[in-house]
Amino acid sequence: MLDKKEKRTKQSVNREVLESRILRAAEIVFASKGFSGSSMERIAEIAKISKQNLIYYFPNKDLLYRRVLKEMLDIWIEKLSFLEVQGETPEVIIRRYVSEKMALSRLYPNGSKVFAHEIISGAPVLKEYLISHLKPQFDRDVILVKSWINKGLIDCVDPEHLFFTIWAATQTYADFSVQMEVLLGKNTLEEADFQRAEDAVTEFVVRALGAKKK
Amino acid sequence: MLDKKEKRTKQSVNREVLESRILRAAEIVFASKGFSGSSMERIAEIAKISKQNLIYYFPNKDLLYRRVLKEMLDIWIEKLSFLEVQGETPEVIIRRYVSEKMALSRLYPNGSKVFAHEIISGAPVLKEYLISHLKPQFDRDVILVKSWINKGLIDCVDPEHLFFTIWAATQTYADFSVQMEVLLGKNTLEEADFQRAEDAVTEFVVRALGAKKK
DNA sequence: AATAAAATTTACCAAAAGGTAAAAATTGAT
DNA sequence: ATCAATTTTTACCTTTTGGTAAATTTTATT
Repeated sequence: MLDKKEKRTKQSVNREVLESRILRAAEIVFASKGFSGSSMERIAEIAKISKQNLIYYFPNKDLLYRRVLKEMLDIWIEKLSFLEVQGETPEVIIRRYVSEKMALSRLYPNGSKVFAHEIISGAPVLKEYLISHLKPQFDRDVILVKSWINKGLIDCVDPEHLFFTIWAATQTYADFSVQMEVLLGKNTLEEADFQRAEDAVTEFVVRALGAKKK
Repeated sequence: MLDKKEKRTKQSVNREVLESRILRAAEIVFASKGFSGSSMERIAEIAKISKQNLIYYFPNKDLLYRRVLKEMLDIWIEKLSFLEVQGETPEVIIRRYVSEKMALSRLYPNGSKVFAHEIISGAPVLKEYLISHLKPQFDRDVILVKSWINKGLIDCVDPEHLFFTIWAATQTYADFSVQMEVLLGKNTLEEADFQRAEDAVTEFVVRALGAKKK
């Protein structure tokens, strides 16, 4: 095998398909029960393979769990760099940030719930990651917001807690969706609900920053 | 036994003490692992009794879980009626509401986490409760906020999503405390952190409503 | 067609978990 | 002191669970 990229035989394609089916199944189960409450048997059932076959692809539960978390974090990291595009106003950057965070709740509710279970449980697996990856990025973003304040571009707000509030307000549409469905009297949150939610949250944040109304 | 209230013998007092010790232990374990992930053995261990003795007091795990949830909900219901005191402005009411919700996160982080696990897991136990108790109260509160808008007391905001954001922004200080500790570089959230958080969240909400700054 | 590699199934297993049943110990009331 | 009620411990039991090991079947390569 001299090729870097492996040959895409029928077998290897099937493998990929099956692996991602397993990961989706695992995501569903972990989202519903957290790590300790989930069983390999149940994951296999949802992936429509035998437990032993599941173990063939992911030799243990821990590994599978970490893969599910990693998949989600990779997406978040990619979509959630709070990068400053030249010439953009804070308001534009913040609006995009809220919008993208909300899109993640809408598109990856299960991954989001897995993450939530993990953090609520004390982040036994992710703590190191939070320290090594999230904190540095957070510190940079806080500094950026502070610079906006110093330049008078936005009102004086608490930068750390601004982020906490944005995260909470957007993530809640994935994690607590059942509660909202009940309160809004719907079976599932639809596209329109997410749009209203995004508008509402965006407006709250923009007002908090003292930017003018849209 | 003609007396309605039972005699407070040494035994009955001990029983109460032990029961509440068990409930606190259960809260800790359920908060950390959710229902399915928690074991009676572990709860007994933390309550410092044997598993069999735990089962003597709470004959099964389901019952114990429901008791823990009920305890938390009773507190919430009591503290979180969004009642309109005569002559109070919306701003005062909202400030108190945020303040009390934040106090619950500070004072009952474990109960809050148990609730979060339950909702994220699809509210298998609490769904009925949400429908029968929370929704009616929510509907009333939404109507109240709408009336404020109609009277021009606050700006035009989305009442439903206003509540969702307030809940999320306050609850996150209980549920995601580990993440914040990492990001703020602290071992635990202290009184001062909660005070800052409360000020920040309150300010966000008050601004969103278009009330004047404090 | 034959052989190697990959995928799936079958057969088990030890530990953990939720409980039941009953014996033993402790406490309360007379 | 005695007897009943309560509490705690001891002994088990069944089901679930994560995982090993090996046999079997399917697929790819020559």
